[in-house]
Amino acid sequence: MGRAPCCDKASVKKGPWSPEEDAQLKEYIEKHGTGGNWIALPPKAGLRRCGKSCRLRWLNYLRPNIKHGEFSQDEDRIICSLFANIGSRWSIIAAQLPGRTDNDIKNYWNTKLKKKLIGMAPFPSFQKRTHRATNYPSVSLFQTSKSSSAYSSPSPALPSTSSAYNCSNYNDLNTPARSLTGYEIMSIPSSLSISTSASNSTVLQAQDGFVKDSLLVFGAEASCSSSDGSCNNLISQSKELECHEFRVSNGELMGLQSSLYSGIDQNQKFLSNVVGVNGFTDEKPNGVYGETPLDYSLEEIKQLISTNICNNLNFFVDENKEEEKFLYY
DNA sequence: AAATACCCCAACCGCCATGTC
DNA sequence: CGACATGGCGGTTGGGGTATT
Repeated sequence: MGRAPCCDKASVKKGPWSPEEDAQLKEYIEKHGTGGNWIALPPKAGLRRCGKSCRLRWLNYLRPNIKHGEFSQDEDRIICSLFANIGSRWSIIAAQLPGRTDNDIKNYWNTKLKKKLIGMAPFPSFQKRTHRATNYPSVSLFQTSKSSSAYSSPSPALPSTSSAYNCSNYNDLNTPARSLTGYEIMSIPSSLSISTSASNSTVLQAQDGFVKDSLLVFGAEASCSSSDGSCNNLISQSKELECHEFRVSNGELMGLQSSLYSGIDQNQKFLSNVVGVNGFTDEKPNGVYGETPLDYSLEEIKQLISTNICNNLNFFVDENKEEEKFLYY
């Protein structure tokens, strides 16, 4: 026996909301508030709608300061950054984009942004593959999924690592090491250096002159969506941080895969915190990340990371599809 | 001009978390 | 402590609009 429905489905109206219904709901909530009980609201407001439907309509469309229309590059960047770190937690992502709703962001991601990213992906690892890629630096862009077959049953080609810090000597650039957290760790030979290009893209540069943009950049400007402008101070800190994302281990430069670090915005702080959770915190100056732009405390973020870090991404490759087996080669 | 394919997005569905009794 | 009600969320659907054939 299933759960009791939240309302009498036979007597409630479904489908698109009419302007009259919108006005009715808006007027009622503006006068009386929601009363903390959506189920009880429709009859009080004179609506033949399910309470959940009213809630959704209010949250996604009627409440004040809802922003519709084109997403900015900043917003794109924030969405991608957060998706890369916490996956499809649309409500959390929406909380970082004032005026945007989770539904909006979800739709935008599913219909446009994902395709946009696929189109601009610089590496085979970022795109769906139909063949085994060779001769690319292992800078595939996003986290891996612990639930994926490749992770749960590591290929013999993949070195087993117990942490981000003891994996070294992986000269095979096609073989990313992996931390237990689900981050991919990339091993970068000491012949390569890392710098930030004029366009804020992090660049791998080899002594022999080989230069490869390693990271995807969402917009070239270090712009800021902060309303109070406080993020301006973060620019230098963020650039400094980029250096902290790499460390030398056994003569090799080890880097935490940080495809989205090229973006410099409030969200950058979030990402920094995320990485800090994984062990880099001790190298960061105290207090730099004391303020999180999120409504979540650091502890809550840690919780989020620990519970979700392994459950996201591979968003271009369905876990059950054939292509995924190539993802880490 | 008609038929078909494709895209977008508002809305729904159902599961899970949380609060209350 | 368990049952129930409700809120919140992410996944999915379906209808309308647009593009293509």
